[in-house]
Amino acid sequence: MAENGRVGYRDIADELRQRIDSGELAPGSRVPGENELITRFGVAQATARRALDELKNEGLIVARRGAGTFVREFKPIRRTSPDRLRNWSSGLSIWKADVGTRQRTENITVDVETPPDPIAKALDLDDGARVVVRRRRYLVDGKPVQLATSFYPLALVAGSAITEINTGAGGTYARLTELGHEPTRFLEELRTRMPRESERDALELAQGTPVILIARTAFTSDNRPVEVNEMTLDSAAYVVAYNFTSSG
Amino acid sequence: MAENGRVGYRDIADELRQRIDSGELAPGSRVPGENELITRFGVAQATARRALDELKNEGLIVARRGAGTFVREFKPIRRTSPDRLRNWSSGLSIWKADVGTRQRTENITVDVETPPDPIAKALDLDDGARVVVRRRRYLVDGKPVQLATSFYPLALVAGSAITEINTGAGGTYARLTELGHEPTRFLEELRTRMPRESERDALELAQGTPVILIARTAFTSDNRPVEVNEMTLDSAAYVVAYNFTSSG
DNA sequence: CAGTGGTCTAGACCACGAT
DNA sequence: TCGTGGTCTAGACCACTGT
Repeated sequence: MAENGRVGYRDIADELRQRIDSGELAPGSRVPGENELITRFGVAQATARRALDELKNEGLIVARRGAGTFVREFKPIRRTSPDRLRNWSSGLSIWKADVGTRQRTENITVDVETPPDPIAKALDLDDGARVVVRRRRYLVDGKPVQLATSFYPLALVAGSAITEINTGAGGTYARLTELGHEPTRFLEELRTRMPRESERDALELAQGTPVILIARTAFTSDNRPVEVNEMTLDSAAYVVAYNFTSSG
Repeated sequence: MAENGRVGYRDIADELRQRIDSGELAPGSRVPGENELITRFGVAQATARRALDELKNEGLIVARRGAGTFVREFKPIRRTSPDRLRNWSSGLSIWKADVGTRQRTENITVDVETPPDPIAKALDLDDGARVVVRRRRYLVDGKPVQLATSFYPLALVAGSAITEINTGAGGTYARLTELGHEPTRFLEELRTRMPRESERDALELAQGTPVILIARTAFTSDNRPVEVNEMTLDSAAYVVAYNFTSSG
Protein backbone atom coordinates (compact mmCIF):
# COMPACT_ATOMS: atom_id res chain seq x y z
CA MET A 1 0.00 0.00 0.00
CA ALA A 2 1.15 3.57 -0.62
CA GLU A 3 2.66 5.66 2.16
CA ASN A 4 -0.46 7.73 2.68
CA GLY A 5 -2.52 4.63 3.38
CA ARG A 6 -4.42 4.92 0.14
CA VAL A 7 -4.38 2.18 -2.46
CA GLY A 8 -2.74 3.36 -5.69
CA TYR A 9 -2.65 1.85 -9.16
CA ARG A 10 0.88 0.63 -8.51
CA ASP A 11 -0.26 -1.38 -5.52
CA ILE A 12 -2.96 -3.07 -7.56
CA ALA A 13 -0.58 -3.69 -10.46
CA ASP A 14 2.02 -5.10 -8.06
CA GLU A 15 -0.43 -7.57 -6.58
CA LEU A 16 -1.64 -8.79 -9.95
CA ARG A 17 1.90 -8.97 -11.32
CA GLN A 18 2.98 -11.06 -8.38
CA ARG A 19 0.06 -13.45 -8.86
CA ILE A 20 0.95 -13.82 -12.53
CA ASP A 21 4.66 -14.35 -11.87
CA SER A 22 3.93 -16.93 -9.20
CA GLY A 23 1.76 -18.87 -11.60
CA GLU A 24 -1.39 -18.45 -9.52
CA LEU A 25 -2.84 -16.70 -12.55
CA ALA A 26 -1.73 -19.04 -15.34
CA PRO A 27 -1.21 -18.04 -18.99
CA GLY A 28 -4.58 -17.80 -20.72
CA SER A 29 -6.57 -17.47 -17.51
CA ARG A 30 -8.82 -14.57 -16.67
CA VAL A 31 -7.53 -11.62 -14.63
CA PRO A 32 -9.81 -9.73 -12.21
CA GLY A 33 -11.64 -7.09 -14.26
CA GLU A 34 -12.20 -3.40 -13.64
CA ASN A 35 -15.38 -3.86 -11.65
CA GLU A 36 -13.86 -6.46 -9.37
CA LEU A 37 -10.82 -4.28 -8.69
CA ILE A 38 -13.05 -1.27 -7.98
CA THR A 39 -15.03 -3.10 -5.32
CA ARG A 40 -12.11 -5.08 -3.88
CA PHE A 41 -9.75 -2.13 -3.50
CA GLY A 42 -12.31 0.62 -3.16
CA VAL A 43 -10.86 2.79 -5.93
CA ALA A 44 -12.31 4.73 -8.84
CA GLN A 45 -12.60 3.15 -12.26
CA ALA A 46 -9.74 5.22 -13.64
CA THR A 47 -7.41 3.85 -10.98
CA ALA A 48 -8.35 0.24 -11.64
CA ARG A 49 -7.90 0.86 -15.36
CA ARG A 50 -4.52 2.44 -14.78
CA ALA A 51 -3.36 -0.71 -13.00
CA LEU A 52 -4.51 -2.96 -15.84
CA ASP A 53 -2.99 -0.55 -18.33
CA GLU A 54 0.35 -0.89 -16.61
CA LEU A 55 0.31 -4.66 -17.01
CA LYS A 56 -0.79 -4.37 -20.63
CA ASN A 57 2.20 -2.16 -21.33
CA GLU A 58 4.43 -4.71 -19.65
CA GLY A 59 3.05 -7.29 -22.02
CA LEU A 60 1.72 -9.46 -19.20
CA ILE A 61 -2.00 -9.30 -20.02
CA VAL A 62 -4.27 -8.70 -22.99
CA ALA A 63 -7.76 -7.24 -22.86
CA ARG A 64 -10.61 -8.35 -25.09
CA ARG A 65 -13.41 -5.82 -25.06
CA GLY A 66 -16.65 -7.33 -23.94
CA ALA A 67 -14.97 -10.52 -22.84
CA GLY A 68 -12.42 -9.74 -20.15
CA THR A 69 -8.71 -9.49 -19.50
CA PHE A 70 -6.39 -12.48 -19.71
CA VAL A 71 -2.85 -13.51 -18.84
CA ARG A 72 -0.74 -13.53 -21.94
CA GLU A 73 0.99 -16.58 -23.40
CA PHE A 74 4.48 -16.74 -24.92
CA LYS A 75 4.89 -19.42 -27.60
CA PRO A 76 7.74 -18.35 -29.81
CA ILE A 77 9.21 -19.94 -32.90
CA ARG A 78 12.98 -20.22 -33.35
CA ARG A 79 15.03 -18.45 -36.01
CA THR A 80 18.59 -19.79 -36.16
CA SER A 81 21.65 -18.34 -37.91
CA PRO A 82 23.56 -19.66 -39.66
CA ASP A 83 20.59 -21.66 -40.85
CA ARG A 84 22.67 -24.79 -41.53
CA LEU A 85 23.34 -25.05 -37.78
CA ARG A 86 19.66 -25.16 -36.92
CA ASN A 87 19.91 -28.54 -35.21
CA TRP A 88 23.35 -28.12 -33.73
CA SER A 89 22.31 -27.83 -30.11
CA SER A 90 18.57 -27.75 -30.03
CA GLY A 91 18.45 -29.98 -26.97
CA LEU A 92 20.23 -27.46 -24.81
CA SER A 93 18.15 -24.35 -25.44
CA ILE A 94 17.25 -21.94 -22.71
CA TRP A 95 13.79 -21.10 -23.99
CA LYS A 96 11.28 -23.54 -25.40
CA ALA A 97 10.29 -22.80 -28.96
CA ASP A 98 8.37 -24.38 -31.78
CA VAL A 99 9.87 -25.16 -35.15
CA GLY A 100 7.17 -23.06 -36.78
CA THR A 101 5.01 -25.14 -39.07
CA ARG A 102 2.29 -23.83 -41.34
CA GLN A 103 4.33 -20.92 -42.60
CA ARG A 104 3.11 -18.69 -45.39
CA THR A 105 4.46 -15.72 -47.33
CA GLU A 106 2.23 -13.04 -48.75
CA ASN A 107 2.11 -9.52 -50.08
CA ILE A 108 5.19 -9.84 -52.25
CA THR A 109 5.73 -6.62 -54.12
CA VAL A 110 8.68 -5.73 -56.32
CA ASP A 111 9.61 -2.14 -57.08
CA VAL A 112 12.52 -0.10 -58.36
CA GLU A 113 13.29 2.82 -56.05
CA THR A 114 15.95 5.20 -54.85
CA PRO A 115 16.96 3.76 -51.47
CA PRO A 116 17.05 5.67 -48.18
CA ASP A 117 20.49 6.85 -47.13
CA PRO A 118 21.41 4.08 -44.67
CA ILE A 119 20.62 1.42 -47.28
CA ALA A 120 22.61 3.20 -49.99
CA LYS A 121 25.51 3.44 -47.59
CA ALA A 122 25.30 -0.22 -46.56
CA LEU A 123 25.21 -1.27 -50.22
CA ASP A 124 28.10 1.08 -51.00
CA LEU A 125 26.12 2.73 -53.81
CA ASP A 126 26.81 5.93 -55.70
CA ASP A 127 24.48 8.89 -55.23
CA GLY A 128 21.22 8.38 -57.05
CA ALA A 129 21.84 4.69 -57.79
CA ARG A 130 18.63 2.72 -57.74
CA VAL A 131 17.67 -0.56 -56.12
CA VAL A 132 15.17 -3.36 -56.53
CA VAL A 133 12.96 -3.52 -53.45
CA ARG A 134 11.13 -6.72 -52.50
CA ARG A 135 8.55 -6.48 -49.68
CA ARG A 136 6.76 -9.38 -48.02
CA ARG A 137 5.04 -10.56 -44.88
CA TYR A 138 5.40 -13.93 -43.17
CA LEU A 139 2.57 -15.66 -41.37
CA VAL A 140 2.60 -18.66 -39.08
CA ASP A 141 -0.71 -20.38 -38.42
CA GLY A 142 -2.44 -17.40 -40.02
CA LYS A 143 -0.86 -14.84 -37.70
CA PRO A 144 1.61 -12.32 -39.18
CA VAL A 145 4.98 -12.61 -37.44
CA GLN A 146 7.45 -10.80 -39.67
CA LEU A 147 7.73 -8.00 -42.21
CA ALA A 148 10.71 -8.05 -44.55
CA THR A 149 12.08 -5.65 -47.14
CA SER A 150 15.07 -6.62 -49.28
CA PHE A 151 17.18 -4.22 -51.34
CA TYR A 152 19.37 -5.22 -54.32
CA PRO A 153 21.49 -2.86 -56.42
CA LEU A 154 19.60 -2.49 -59.70
CA ALA A 155 22.87 -2.53 -61.65
CA LEU A 156 23.56 -6.03 -60.32
CA VAL A 157 20.19 -7.70 -60.77
CA ALA A 158 18.45 -5.91 -63.65
CA GLY A 159 16.88 -8.42 -66.03
CA SER A 160 17.11 -11.35 -63.63
CA ALA A 161 14.25 -13.14 -61.88
CA ILE A 162 15.03 -11.08 -58.79
CA THR A 163 12.97 -8.33 -60.41
CA GLU A 164 10.00 -10.74 -60.74
CA ILE A 165 7.47 -11.74 -58.10
CA ASN A 166 8.51 -15.36 -58.49
CA THR A 167 12.27 -15.71 -58.17
CA GLY A 168 12.36 -19.40 -59.12
CA ALA A 169 13.96 -22.40 -57.43
CA GLY A 170 16.46 -21.48 -54.74
CA GLY A 171 15.17 -17.92 -54.47
CA THR A 172 17.12 -14.70 -54.76
CA TYR A 173 20.38 -16.17 -53.44
CA ALA A 174 20.41 -18.79 -56.20
CA ARG A 175 19.86 -16.01 -58.76
CA LEU A 176 22.61 -13.85 -57.26
CA THR A 177 24.95 -16.84 -57.46
CA GLU A 178 24.12 -17.36 -61.15
CA LEU A 179 24.91 -13.71 -61.77
CA GLY A 180 28.34 -14.14 -60.19
CA HIS A 181 27.42 -12.45 -56.91
CA GLU A 182 27.11 -15.38 -54.55
CA PRO A 183 26.56 -14.19 -50.97
CA THR A 184 28.93 -15.98 -48.62
CA ARG A 185 29.28 -13.70 -45.64
CA PHE A 186 26.55 -12.07 -43.59
CA LEU A 187 26.24 -9.31 -41.06
CA GLU A 188 23.11 -9.16 -38.96
CA GLU A 189 22.48 -6.11 -36.81
CA LEU A 190 19.68 -6.21 -34.25
CA ARG A 191 17.87 -3.64 -32.25
CA THR A 192 14.59 -3.49 -30.47
CA ARG A 193 11.99 -0.81 -29.80
CA MET A 194 8.27 -0.33 -29.42
CA PRO A 195 6.42 -0.58 -32.73
CA ARG A 196 5.17 2.27 -34.87
CA GLU A 197 1.44 2.27 -35.48
CA SER A 198 1.84 0.81 -38.98
CA GLU A 199 3.88 -2.05 -37.53
CA ARG A 200 1.31 -2.66 -34.80
CA ASP A 201 -1.35 -2.96 -37.48
CA ALA A 202 0.61 -5.09 -39.93
CA LEU A 203 1.77 -7.54 -37.26
CA GLU A 204 -1.43 -7.38 -35.19
CA LEU A 205 0.61 -6.66 -32.08
CA ALA A 206 -0.90 -6.52 -28.62
CA GLN A 207 -0.11 -3.58 -26.36
CA GLY A 208 3.26 -3.97 -24.65
CA THR A 209 4.86 -5.95 -27.46
CA PRO A 210 8.20 -4.67 -28.80
CA VAL A 211 9.47 -5.43 -32.29
CA ILE A 212 12.89 -6.82 -33.15
CA LEU A 213 14.57 -5.07 -36.07
CA ILE A 214 17.14 -7.14 -37.93
CA ALA A 215 19.20 -5.63 -40.74
CA ARG A 216 21.02 -8.35 -42.65
CA THR A 217 23.73 -7.39 -45.13
CA ALA A 218 24.98 -10.10 -47.49
CA PHE A 219 28.51 -9.91 -48.93
CA THR A 220 30.25 -11.78 -51.73
CA SER A 221 33.55 -13.55 -51.08
CA ASP A 222 35.35 -10.46 -52.39
CA ASN A 223 33.47 -8.37 -49.85
CA ARG A 224 30.96 -6.57 -52.04
CA PRO A 225 27.55 -6.01 -50.38
CA VAL A 226 24.84 -7.40 -52.66
CA GLU A 227 21.74 -7.37 -50.48
CA VAL A 228 20.30 -5.61 -47.47
CA ASN A 229 17.29 -7.26 -45.85
CA GLU A 230 15.43 -5.28 -43.22
CA MET A 231 13.19 -7.43 -41.05
CA THR A 232 10.64 -6.48 -38.42
CA LEU A 233 9.75 -9.32 -36.06
CA ASP A 234 6.94 -9.69 -33.55
CA SER A 235 8.98 -10.19 -30.38
CA ALA A 236 6.22 -12.34 -28.89
CA ALA A 237 6.61 -14.76 -31.79
CA TYR A 238 10.37 -15.24 -32.01
CA VAL A 239 13.47 -16.48 -30.29
CA VAL A 240 16.50 -15.59 -32.37
CA ALA A 241 19.58 -17.83 -32.10
CA TYR A 242 23.16 -17.51 -33.35
CA ASN A 243 25.94 -20.09 -33.39
CA PHE A 244 29.58 -19.15 -33.70
CA THR A 245 33.05 -20.25 -32.71
CA SER A 246 35.99 -18.51 -31.10
CA SER A 247 38.51 -19.77 -33.65
CA GLY A 248 38.96 -18.29 -37.11
CA MET B 1 -10.09 13.94 -35.80
CA ALA B 2 -12.39 11.19 -34.50
CA GLU B 3 -15.61 10.33 -36.32
CA ASN B 4 -17.82 12.09 -33.80
CA GLY B 5 -16.01 15.38 -34.38
CA ARG B 6 -14.41 15.33 -30.97
CA VAL B 7 -10.66 15.36 -30.52
CA GLY B 8 -9.44 12.16 -28.85
CA TYR B 9 -6.13 11.22 -27.30
CA ARG B 10 -5.23 9.27 -30.43
CA ASP B 11 -5.62 12.35 -32.59
CA ILE B 12 -3.31 14.33 -30.33
CA ALA B 13 -0.81 11.47 -30.16
CA ASP B 14 -0.91 11.10 -33.95
CA GLU B 15 -0.15 14.77 -34.50
CA LEU B 16 2.76 14.78 -32.09
CA ARG B 17 4.11 11.48 -33.43
CA GLN B 18 4.04 12.84 -36.95
CA ARG B 19 5.91 15.97 -35.88
CA ILE B 20 8.54 13.83 -34.19
CA ASP B 21 8.93 11.45 -37.13
CA SER B 22 9.22 14.33 -39.57
CA GLY B 23 12.00 15.84 -37.51
CA GLU B 24 10.09 19.03 -36.78
CA LEU B 25 10.44 18.06 -33.12
CA ALA B 26 14.09 17.02 -33.01
CA PRO B 27 15.59 14.58 -30.50
CA GLY B 28 16.14 16.36 -27.20
CA SER B 29 13.72 19.16 -27.94
CA ARG B 30 10.72 20.03 -25.86
CA VAL B 31 7.29 18.62 -26.67
CA PRO B 32 4.10 20.63 -26.01
CA GLY B 33 3.12 20.01 -22.38
CA GLU B 34 -0.19 19.06 -20.85
CA ASN B 35 -1.36 22.62 -20.39
CA GLU B 36 -0.59 23.57 -23.96
CA LEU B 37 -2.43 20.54 -25.31
CA ILE B 38 -5.42 21.27 -23.07
CA THR B 39 -5.83 24.78 -24.43
CA ARG B 40 -4.89 23.99 -28.02
CA PHE B 41 -7.21 21.01 -28.42
CA GLY B 42 -9.82 21.97 -25.83
CA VAL B 43 -9.65 18.67 -23.96
CA ALA B 44 -9.50 17.68 -20.31
CA GLN B 45 -6.18 17.11 -18.60
CA ALA B 46 -6.69 13.34 -18.54
CA THR B 47 -7.03 13.28 -22.31
CA ALA B 48 -3.89 15.33 -22.90
CA ARG B 49 -2.05 13.06 -20.47
CA ARG B 50 -3.30 9.97 -22.22
CA ALA B 51 -1.83 11.22 -25.48
CA LEU B 52 1.56 11.89 -23.91
CA ASP B 53 1.36 8.53 -22.12
CA GLU B 54 0.89 6.83 -25.45
CA LEU B 55 4.08 8.35 -26.83
CA LYS B 56 5.97 7.50 -23.66
CA ASN B 57 4.97 3.88 -24.06
CA GLU B 58 6.15 3.99 -27.65
CA GLY B 59 9.51 5.18 -26.37
CA LEU B 60 9.32 8.40 -28.36
CA ILE B 61 9.32 10.89 -25.49
CA VAL B 62 10.47 11.11 -21.89
CA ALA B 63 8.90 13.27 -19.19
CA ARG B 64 10.86 15.02 -16.49
CA ARG B 65 8.61 16.12 -13.68
CA GLY B 66 8.83 19.81 -13.06
CA ALA B 67 10.74 20.38 -16.27
CA GLY B 68 8.71 19.19 -19.22
CA THR B 69 8.50 16.45 -21.82
CA PHE B 70 11.20 15.87 -24.41
CA VAL B 71 11.82 13.93 -27.60
CA ARG B 72 13.96 10.93 -26.84
CA GLU B 73 17.41 10.29 -28.26
CA PHE B 74 18.83 6.97 -29.44
CA LYS B 75 22.61 6.68 -29.08
CA PRO B 76 23.44 3.00 -28.89
CA ILE B 77 26.73 1.22 -28.42
CA ARG B 78 27.63 -1.79 -30.53
CA ARG B 79 28.06 -5.34 -29.26
CA THR B 80 29.60 -7.61 -31.92
CA SER B 81 29.84 -11.42 -32.01
CA PRO B 82 32.15 -13.10 -32.60
CA ASP B 83 34.13 -10.38 -30.87
CA ARG B 84 37.23 -10.93 -33.04
CA LEU B 85 35.20 -9.70 -36.04
CA ARG B 86 34.39 -6.38 -34.40
CA ASN B 87 36.00 -4.36 -37.15
CA TRP B 88 35.14 -6.58 -40.05
CA SER B 89 32.59 -4.34 -41.69
CA SER B 90 32.09 -1.40 -39.40
CA GLY B 91 31.96 1.02 -42.31
CA LEU B 92 28.83 -0.53 -43.76
CA SER B 93 26.56 -0.57 -40.72
CA ILE B 94 22.89 0.25 -40.95
CA TRP B 95 22.66 2.04 -37.60
CA LYS B 96 25.16 4.47 -36.22
CA ALA B 97 26.66 3.37 -32.93
CA ASP B 98 29.41 4.38 -30.56
CA VAL B 99 32.23 2.08 -29.62
CA GLY B 100 31.29 2.56 -26.00
CA THR B 101 34.09 4.17 -24.06
CA ARG B 102 34.21 4.73 -20.32
CA GLN B 103 32.89 1.30 -19.45
CA ARG B 104 32.74 0.06 -15.89
CA THR B 105 31.73 -3.17 -14.15
CA GLU B 106 30.27 -3.21 -10.70
CA ASN B 107 28.30 -5.26 -8.21
CA ILE B 108 30.21 -8.47 -8.78
CA THR B 109 28.91 -11.15 -6.47
CA VAL B 110 29.88 -14.80 -6.45
CA ASP B 111 27.65 -17.46 -4.93
CA VAL B 112 27.13 -21.19 -5.00
CA GLU B 113 23.51 -22.09 -5.73
CA THR B 114 21.18 -24.72 -7.11
CA PRO B 115 20.34 -23.40 -10.57
CA PRO B 116 16.84 -22.87 -11.98
CA ASP B 117 15.63 -25.65 -14.26
CA PRO B 118 16.39 -24.09 -17.66
CA ILE B 119 19.97 -23.41 -16.60
CA ALA B 120 20.46 -26.94 -15.24
CA LYS B 121 19.11 -28.28 -18.51
CA ALA B 122 21.31 -26.04 -20.66
CA LEU B 123 24.38 -27.09 -18.64
CA ASP B 124 23.31 -30.74 -18.87
CA LEU B 125 23.54 -31.13 -15.08
CA ASP B 126 22.26 -33.92 -12.86
CA ASP B 127 19.41 -33.19 -10.47
CA GLY B 128 20.60 -31.22 -7.47
CA ALA B 129 24.00 -30.38 -8.98
CA ARG B 130 25.18 -26.95 -7.91
CA VAL B 131 26.66 -24.05 -9.82
CA VAL B 132 28.85 -21.04 -9.24
CA VAL B 133 26.85 -17.89 -9.98
CA ARG B 134 28.58 -14.62 -10.90
CA ARG B 135 26.39 -11.51 -11.08
CA ARG B 136 27.45 -8.10 -12.34
CA ARG B 137 26.27 -4.86 -13.88
CA TYR B 138 27.90 -2.90 -16.70
CA LEU B 139 27.86 0.87 -16.89
CA VAL B 140 28.80 3.18 -19.74
CA ASP B 141 29.39 6.81 -18.89
CA GLY B 142 27.88 6.15 -15.47
CA LYS B 143 24.60 4.80 -16.86
CA PRO B 144 23.80 1.10 -16.31
CA VAL B 145 23.32 -0.66 -19.64
CA GLN B 146 23.52 -4.38 -18.91
CA LEU B 147 22.92 -6.94 -16.18
CA ALA B 148 24.69 -10.28 -16.46
CA THR B 149 24.54 -13.53 -14.54
CA SER B 150 26.93 -16.36 -15.37
CA PHE B 151 26.52 -19.97 -14.27
CA TYR B 152 29.37 -22.53 -14.08
CA PRO B 153 29.04 -26.16 -12.96
CA LEU B 154 30.54 -26.27 -9.48
CA ALA B 155 32.11 -29.66 -10.20
CA LEU B 156 34.12 -28.07 -13.02
CA VAL B 157 35.35 -24.87 -11.40
CA ALA B 158 35.56 -25.55 -7.63
CA GLY B 159 38.80 -24.25 -6.20
CA SER B 160 39.65 -22.07 -9.20
CA ALA B 161 39.68 -18.27 -9.40
CA ILE B 162 36.25 -18.46 -11.02
CA THR B 163 34.89 -18.75 -7.48
CA GLU B 164 36.66 -15.51 -6.51
CA ILE B 165 35.55 -11.95 -7.14
CA ASN B 166 38.74 -11.31 -9.09
CA THR B 167 39.21 -13.97 -11.76
CA GLY B 168 42.68 -12.82 -12.80
CA ALA B 169 44.18 -12.03 -16.21
CA GLY B 170 42.06 -13.22 -19.11
CA GLY B 171 38.99 -13.66 -16.95
CA THR B 172 36.83 -16.75 -16.56
CA TYR B 173 37.52 -18.08 -20.05
CA ALA B 174 41.26 -18.15 -19.38
CA ARG B 175 40.61 -20.05 -16.13
CA LEU B 176 38.29 -22.53 -17.87
CA THR B 177 41.01 -23.13 -20.47
CA GLU B 178 43.58 -23.83 -17.76
CA LEU B 179 41.18 -26.33 -16.24
CA GLY B 180 40.91 -28.17 -19.54
CA HIS B 181 37.48 -26.77 -20.43
CA GLU B 182 38.29 -24.21 -23.09
CA PRO B 183 35.10 -22.75 -24.60
CA THR B 184 35.31 -22.80 -28.38
CA ARG B 185 31.72 -22.82 -29.57
CA PHE B 186 28.91 -20.49 -28.55
CA LEU B 187 25.16 -20.39 -28.83
CA GLU B 188 23.43 -17.08 -28.24
CA GLU B 189 19.65 -17.00 -27.94
CA LEU B 190 17.87 -13.66 -27.97
CA ARG B 191 14.44 -12.52 -27.05
CA THR B 192 12.89 -9.24 -26.19
CA ARG B 193 10.13 -8.08 -23.87
CA MET B 194 9.12 -5.20 -21.64
CA PRO B 195 11.16 -5.08 -18.44
CA ARG B 196 10.09 -6.30 -15.01
CA GLU B 197 10.07 -3.63 -12.34
CA SER B 198 13.40 -4.82 -10.90
CA GLU B 199 14.97 -4.51 -14.34
CA ARG B 200 13.52 -1.03 -14.84
CA ASP B 201 15.11 0.02 -11.58
CA ALA B 202 18.49 -1.68 -12.07
CA LEU B 203 18.90 -0.32 -15.61
CA GLU B 204 17.18 3.02 -14.95
CA LEU B 205 14.92 2.45 -17.94
CA ALA B 206 12.55 5.08 -19.26
CA GLN B 207 8.95 4.14 -19.95
CA GLY B 208 8.54 2.40 -23.29
CA THR B 209 11.98 0.80 -23.30
CA PRO B 210 12.15 -2.96 -23.91
CA VAL B 211 15.01 -5.13 -22.71
CA ILE B 212 17.00 -7.58 -24.81
CA LEU B 213 17.57 -10.92 -23.15
CA ILE B 214 20.60 -12.85 -24.37
CA ALA B 215 21.35 -16.35 -23.11
CA ARG B 216 24.84 -17.40 -24.16
CA THR B 217 25.89 -21.02 -23.75
CA ALA B 218 29.60 -21.82 -24.13
CA PHE B 219 30.70 -25.29 -25.26
CA THR B 220 34.07 -27.03 -25.29
CA SER B 221 35.41 -28.55 -28.50
CA ASP B 222 33.97 -31.92 -27.40
CA ASN B 223 30.57 -30.25 -27.02
CA ARG B 224 30.24 -30.03 -23.27
CA PRO B 225 28.43 -26.90 -22.02
CA VAL B 226 30.63 -25.13 -19.47
CA GLU B 227 28.95 -21.78 -19.00
CA VAL B 228 25.58 -20.13 -19.34
CA ASN B 229 25.56 -16.34 -19.30
CA GLU B 230 22.19 -14.62 -19.04
CA MET B 231 22.32 -10.96 -20.02
CA THR B 232 19.70 -8.25 -19.81
CA LEU B 233 20.39 -5.27 -22.05
CA ASP B 234 18.87 -1.81 -22.15
CA SER B 235 17.51 -1.81 -25.70
CA ALA B 236 18.01 1.95 -25.95
CA ALA B 237 21.73 1.45 -25.32
CA TYR B 238 22.61 -1.38 -27.67
CA VAL B 239 22.86 -2.51 -31.25
CA VAL B 240 23.75 -6.20 -31.33
CA ALA B 241 25.67 -7.49 -34.36
CA TYR B 242 26.55 -10.99 -35.60
CA ASN B 243 28.90 -12.04 -38.38
CA PHE B 244 28.71 -15.44 -40.01
CA THR B 245 29.32 -17.24 -43.27
CA SER B 246 27.28 -19.61 -45.38
CA SER B 247 30.11 -22.14 -45.83
CA GLY B 248 31.03 -24.78 -43.25
C1' DC C 1 -29.38 -7.05 -22.92
C1' DA C 2 -26.11 -7.56 -19.26
C1' DG C 3 -21.28 -7.30 -18.49
C1' DT C 4 -16.76 -5.91 -19.87
C1' DG C 5 -13.44 -2.90 -21.50
C1' DG C 6 -12.54 2.05 -23.78
C1' DT C 7 -12.85 7.09 -23.79
C1' DC C 8 -13.90 11.43 -21.91
C1' DT C 9 -14.99 15.53 -18.65
C1' DA C 10 -14.26 18.27 -14.41
C1' DG C 11 -11.98 19.09 -10.60
C1' DA C 12 -8.65 18.23 -6.73
C1' DC C 13 -4.21 17.62 -4.65
C1' DC C 14 0.72 16.18 -4.64
C1' DA C 15 5.90 16.10 -5.94
C1' DC C 16 9.53 17.99 -8.12
C1' DG C 17 12.53 21.41 -11.01
C1' DA C 18 13.72 25.75 -12.33
C1' DT C 19 14.02 30.52 -11.18
C1' DT D 1 6.98 30.41 -5.80
C1' DC D 2 5.29 28.97 -10.16
C1' DG D 3 4.90 25.73 -13.74
C1' DT D 4 5.30 21.00 -14.94
C1' DG D 5 4.17 16.31 -14.70
C1' DG D 6 1.82 12.44 -11.54
C1' DT D 7 -2.15 10.46 -9.11
C1' DC D 8 -6.78 10.20 -7.77
C1' DT D 9 -12.12 10.65 -7.39
C1' DA D 10 -16.80 10.73 -9.39
C1' DG D 11 -19.60 10.25 -12.91
C1' DA D 12 -21.00 9.79 -17.85
C1' DC D 13 -21.39 7.54 -22.22
C1' DC D 14 -19.77 4.38 -25.92
C1' DA D 15 -18.46 -0.21 -28.24
C1' DC D 16 -18.07 -4.81 -28.29
C1' DT D 17 -18.94 -9.96 -26.65
C1' DG D 18 -21.45 -13.49 -25.15
C1' DT D 19 -25.70 -15.47 -23.72
